Amino acid sequence: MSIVSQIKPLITKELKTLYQQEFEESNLTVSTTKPEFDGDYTLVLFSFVKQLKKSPEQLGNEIGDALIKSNPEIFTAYNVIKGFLNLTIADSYWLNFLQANYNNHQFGSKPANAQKVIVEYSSPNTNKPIHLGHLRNNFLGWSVAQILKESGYETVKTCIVNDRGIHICKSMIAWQQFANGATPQSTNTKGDHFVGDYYVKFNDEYKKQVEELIKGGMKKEDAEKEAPIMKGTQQMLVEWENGKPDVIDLWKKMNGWVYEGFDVTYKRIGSDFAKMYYESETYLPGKKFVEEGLKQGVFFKKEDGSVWIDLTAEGLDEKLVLRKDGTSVYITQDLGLAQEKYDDFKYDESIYVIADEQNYHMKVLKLILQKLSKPYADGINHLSYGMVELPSGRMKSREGTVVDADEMIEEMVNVAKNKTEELGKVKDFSQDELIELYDTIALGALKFFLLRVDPKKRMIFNPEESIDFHGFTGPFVQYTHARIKSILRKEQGTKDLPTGQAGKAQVGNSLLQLEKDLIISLEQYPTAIEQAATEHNPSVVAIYVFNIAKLFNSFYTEHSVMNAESEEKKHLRLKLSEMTANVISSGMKLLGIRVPERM
RNA sequence: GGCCCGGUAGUUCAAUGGAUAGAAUAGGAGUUUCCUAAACUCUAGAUACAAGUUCGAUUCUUGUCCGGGCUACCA
Repeated sequence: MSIVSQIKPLITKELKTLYQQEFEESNLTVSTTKPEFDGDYTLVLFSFVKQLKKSPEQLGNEIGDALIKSNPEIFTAYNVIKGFLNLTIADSYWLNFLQANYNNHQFGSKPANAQKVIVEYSSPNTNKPIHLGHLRNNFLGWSVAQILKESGYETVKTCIVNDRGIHICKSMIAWQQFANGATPQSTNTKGDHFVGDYYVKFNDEYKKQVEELIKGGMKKEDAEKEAPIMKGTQQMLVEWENGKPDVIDLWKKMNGWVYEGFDVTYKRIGSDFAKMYYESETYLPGKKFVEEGLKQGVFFKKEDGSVWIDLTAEGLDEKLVLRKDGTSVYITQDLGLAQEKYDDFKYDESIYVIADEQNYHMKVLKLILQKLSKPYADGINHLSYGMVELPSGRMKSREGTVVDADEMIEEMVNVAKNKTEELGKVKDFSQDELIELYDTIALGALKFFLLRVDPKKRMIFNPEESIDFHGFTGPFVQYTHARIKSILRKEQGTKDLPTGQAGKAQVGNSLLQLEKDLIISLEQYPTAIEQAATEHNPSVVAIYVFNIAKLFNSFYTEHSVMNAESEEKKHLRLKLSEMTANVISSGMKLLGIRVPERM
């Protein structure tokens, strides 16, 4: 149990005995004391002032006295400044904590809570190679699932592959017209890039044809409809839906190339899924919902045969759920998929990692399922994240203005390689070890960069400035870990810390400020995970892990571990170092980032 | 037009309604007989604007200005 959650009941208890009044623990504000004041944790007193009709100073003194008197093993001192009661926690408390947890690899993880949560993420489109925006999605989804798992949830990762539709036909028709039978093998191109190139080619050709038609005197809107390549694409979609064998074959062949390419990238970035769903298989079942909704009177049919839901009472619009020709739209498919996922996994909560441009869509999806009284409707949760933009604006696959994931990773690997060689600290590494190290650093930098920001905020990435390896970055944290490991390699095994009053003298008169800061910070790790889990926000972990690395580096510069003032101090610091390394390692793992032993 | 987000140092990001708004980078000045200088220390620099609620507002409310998204019988 965290120190804060131990302190709060003690305070409410004292308040009750002192003033005969009940206070909710949730109304107490207890936070770490600002560095410029004495103390470890601070209670804000203002909220009681009115209710108890006493001055903050008097209140602070009375509460402080009472706390120390009844809990001398926890509180050793206090001071009141303005409306703040600063409490000092006993060194022995911190030492006991360190002794109990320095080697605890489960620190921060919670026992199973019998809740199942399903995380749908990645969800690629089979004619677009993975770009930086998709990476944010992949890293977020993976990390949130991992954080929830650490918090005791059973987690299931899934993926819906957008493998059908008019856009897919675009790359198919471009391949037919321009490829002359070329394949990824014949051109030595990664499959997803190969297909993506034809998607871009389609758009180039389409633009050209439209311009020609306009030059020939046609209106723009008409030209866009009449361009031969577009008409061919629409024809192809009809043929696909009718199951025309050679279209289906081509579709399978090209999707196959894409999946081969995706597999390589997924493996590299560590994305994995318990189950893949394919839209080509889920786009029909949603129609059952339409009948069901009509029967329940949740949906209504217009004269032309199209089916709608009226959400104006909820402040939204009327929304189409089935076209007049009876074919399903995006939301119809999602209704079907939600049901299918529930049938498969019986989840308590279903998280969708989808960009914020779909906020409205997801709101509608949840609302419809609620109106249909689906048991899983309330558990639907949209993890909405902001787009990754370039300084010039949004990335567009169609226009080829994207930061390609594979290229980005390669670039980061090169930076890692150059820097490592320049520093020359691992000259004895084998080729395999070097490759693994470059990969660890490169992906660490990339993942940290994308995860350190609050998901819901959009972020701008400037390709001109490659991702830094200094400061608030993955490599900084990794470096700190390597540094600690280097110390730990020098000393095998540590002695137990002396506890109690007698032992306190042996460790030194008291903990030094940086030692204590580090322990306090380590103690907060489970709280950070908890916050990250409830908020579905990995940046909480990233920020935490960075702060503790930074703190350790200050400590490291200021105090020697191996040449400590005494044997006891040395072992105290070894434990402090070991626990810091463990917490860094497990925190980074929650972000999907490995930490090296040396770098 | 309507609806939904966002606006914090030059830049990229923090801050359960609480103390003098934190970091990182870029800028300036330093640190290596001693555990990894991918580090550390010091320095300078910001809440778009205006009201309101409050003992206290970056945080809550309203308005203005700016940016983005959605508002498809596309997905």
